[in-house]
Amino acid sequence: LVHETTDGKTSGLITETEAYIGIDDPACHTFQGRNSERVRSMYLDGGHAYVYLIYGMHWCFNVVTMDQNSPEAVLIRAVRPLEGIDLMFHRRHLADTKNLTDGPGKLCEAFGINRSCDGLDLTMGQLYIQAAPRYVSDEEVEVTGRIGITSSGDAAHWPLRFLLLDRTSD
DNA sequence: TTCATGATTGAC
DNA sequence: TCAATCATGAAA
Repeated sequence: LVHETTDGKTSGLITETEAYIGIDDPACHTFQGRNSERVRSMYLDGGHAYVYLIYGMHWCFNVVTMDQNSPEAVLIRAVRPLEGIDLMFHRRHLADTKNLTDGPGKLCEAFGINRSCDGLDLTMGQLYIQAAPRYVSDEEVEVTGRIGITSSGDAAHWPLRFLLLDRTSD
């Protein structure tokens, strides 16, 4: 994940994601075809950003994945900081290298992602995602239920959270 | 128009 | 364990 702003460039390796699979997913904002102002960008083609405010104070960054008829997205839940770490510290008001980008709200603050990024085309601009630095096998990815889903029945246990297992290398 | 709540975080 | 804080969605 890369974000280039006037303040500088921040980048990081995406290490945790969750899938939200559209109108049949009770935990998805577009469940049953809901189409409010908030989810407008989820109805864009794949490759656009869906950024929304949660709990009145934290931004969450998603990548829209399908097409205008299938409002689905992937939530970026955590990254491993690579470039612009000083800038991340500054934005997060932290001095400690811990907890910099290990949460969906935290990484948005560290990367300067907010409402102005909602609906952006990730394929041609200052906010984009590059290919992984190397191939990642299935054995390196842990799959679990999604975090923080409390009012969507068994959808909380659907295997839609993906974590890159820790490695001391890269 | 009113009201409860959430794809979270950080402080006790 | 609990408050911060506001757009959304459902109820009225």
